[in-house]
Amino acid sequence: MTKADRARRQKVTLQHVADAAKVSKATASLALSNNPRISEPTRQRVLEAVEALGYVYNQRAASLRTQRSYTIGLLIKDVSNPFNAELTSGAEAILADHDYSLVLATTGADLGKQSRLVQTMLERDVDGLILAPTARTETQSLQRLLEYCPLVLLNPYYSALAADCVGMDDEQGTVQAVRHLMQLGHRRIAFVGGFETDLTRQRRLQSYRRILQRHGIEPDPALSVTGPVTRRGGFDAVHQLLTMPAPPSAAYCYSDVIAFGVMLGLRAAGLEAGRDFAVFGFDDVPEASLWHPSLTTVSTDPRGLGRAAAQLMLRRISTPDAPINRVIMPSRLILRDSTAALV
Amino acid sequence: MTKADRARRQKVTLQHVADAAKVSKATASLALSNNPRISEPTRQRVLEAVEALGYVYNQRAASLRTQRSYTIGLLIKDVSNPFNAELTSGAEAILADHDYSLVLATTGADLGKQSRLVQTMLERDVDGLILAPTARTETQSLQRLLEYCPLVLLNPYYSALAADCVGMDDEQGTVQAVRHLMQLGHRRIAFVGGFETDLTRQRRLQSYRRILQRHGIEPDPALSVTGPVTRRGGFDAVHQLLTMPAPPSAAYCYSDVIAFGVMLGLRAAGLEAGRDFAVFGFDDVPEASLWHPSLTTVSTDPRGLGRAAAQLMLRRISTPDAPINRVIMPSRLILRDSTAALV
DNA sequence: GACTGCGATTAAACCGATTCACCTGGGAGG
DNA sequence: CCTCCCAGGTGAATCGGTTTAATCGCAGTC
Repeated sequence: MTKADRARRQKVTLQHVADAAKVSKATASLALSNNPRISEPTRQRVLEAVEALGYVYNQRAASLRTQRSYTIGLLIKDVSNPFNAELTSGAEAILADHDYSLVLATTGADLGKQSRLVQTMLERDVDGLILAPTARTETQSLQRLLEYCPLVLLNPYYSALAADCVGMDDEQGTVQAVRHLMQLGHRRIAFVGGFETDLTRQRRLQSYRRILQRHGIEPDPALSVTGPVTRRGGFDAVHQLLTMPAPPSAAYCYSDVIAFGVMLGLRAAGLEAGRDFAVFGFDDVPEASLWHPSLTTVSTDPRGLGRAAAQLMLRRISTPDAPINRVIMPSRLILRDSTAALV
Repeated sequence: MTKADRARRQKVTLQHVADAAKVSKATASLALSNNPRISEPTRQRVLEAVEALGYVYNQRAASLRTQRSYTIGLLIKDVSNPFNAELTSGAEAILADHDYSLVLATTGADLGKQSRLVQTMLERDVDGLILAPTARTETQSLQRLLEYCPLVLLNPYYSALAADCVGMDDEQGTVQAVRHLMQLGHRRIAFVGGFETDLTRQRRLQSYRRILQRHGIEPDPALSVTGPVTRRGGFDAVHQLLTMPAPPSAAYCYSDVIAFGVMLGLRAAGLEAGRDFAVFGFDDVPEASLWHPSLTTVSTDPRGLGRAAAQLMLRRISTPDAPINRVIMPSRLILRDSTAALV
């Protein structure tokens, strides 16, 4: 019987290894975990048997007993978005370094799908869940989840919850960005993109209003326009803004993707970002530097965010009773050509 | 004792549910799987107990018995690359539709890390593995892997292997691209980027040479330059090409990312892609249309590739003895501005 | 020679489900 | 009235490991 046949018909188990090494299953198990109670010659015999039979350890069976699956779930909206791809990459790297596997699932911003996937993750018995809650996720449902497994939120706005979280400093980034636009002389600054239900957007919008007021500018509600977080969303918003009686001269966008749409919309209207109009993005996705003109934006280090989330999770698992940790990553401005325009 | 306490101390198991519903564990199990042997009133009692106790099904324990984990591993080089992010997204969507979870791991093009991660995946007892083999992966090691679990390769060049695979039509794409450049009048066409060990690159390089020869042009070895698949790689290659005695007038690049670097390198040398030099990419990543000038490229539908891989895997699992399936996705040219230049 | 101490090994319980084979009570059929 | 059958349930084995408590063999002590 070849290895192939055996694999197909019947997996090699620890019992087979034990038999081959002429020891008990218990000894084989201890030998493989380098337990000092097992003598060196015996351990060698076991290792030889493993090699000879092509045994593969079954983590799943082990975890039934040890109650540890060495698996972390990551639930985000969508991996194909570069921000999330970077975040995923950062988290995966840290987890892999600590011998954890990453189970990835995407909600597509669908609340129902999110709760179904959370359920699946719990059934898969993940050791922890890193979650970017979709809009309208209730604090209460997260509270319940928290009772079932360690949780790290990719969103710092559920402050009522005793959960670890990581997020970026929306407030600081927004203040810096809007202030920069005002220093360039802009007075009518639009806030573009995202939907009202989005907590992150609410936070940024609030900061945007506050900093305008602090500089004696009363925010014009007509200048904050909502829309999907896509290029199309930005494109359409620009159209709406430019047909106003008193159009803005600058736009602070909810994300880089929207900013790209805004720049395309400007071009369609015969205007050029950085020359006729100032455009500010958020995220600093890799394309931001490649656009023409290159996009001024708030940098948020998504990879660092993913890494931080993974680290928080590992800490929570190793020290369940550690105090709650809320990590706010500083954001910084990346000044490029799209805001070259003075008024 | 609240649910929280119970979860923290001791998980609710099927046995608890059975006790609460005053039935046996066997009955509870059958009730939850909607087995018709169980009467409706009894099933209701079980469901109520589940609700009351906050029971979560343990897929891990179940899979020990059923020998099915409903988990598929995906092993790629790097998720943050937009091509792979799209691919991952496509695969995840299909798998989630069929109640499979995706375990993601990235090799970073490191052969040693790849084999360690493959081992981990086997230990996690995945039902199947979707693998993008890194350069220098030996047929033999894949052959061995094939004996342990269903495998779908994201690479069509291990034809000696009886494994399902998906890939894009490099040959067709290359022929079309190079032919297009020749039709524009280019005679000295460089082949830029990637390393010799990369099988995909070898294939494209071969096709590139053949199509040139078929049109009476002897390929100049000095015009095919290797380098990392990064912008930097393209940037440096251009420098090398332009300082040749007889520089090329066009470049067919191994990937879009390299093409971006080439365009940056041209600009640094005072040349503009599409005006002074023709640049052809491969992949059609989202940024390709955003560059200035926009990038002519070979489109390969990475999301479709991921979907196809997932579908192949599901088929293989449901029908282990089905004939081997090799899916080659057609590629098509996306003509944009970077090849506007005539000679 | 009996007893103690100790290092090496092992039997058996356990984790949380699934599933097979068997059991039971009551209605149909003869 | 006795069988037989069947719907509805259940006991116990099982999956592949880990872990605890017990056992074994042997050298050293008195």
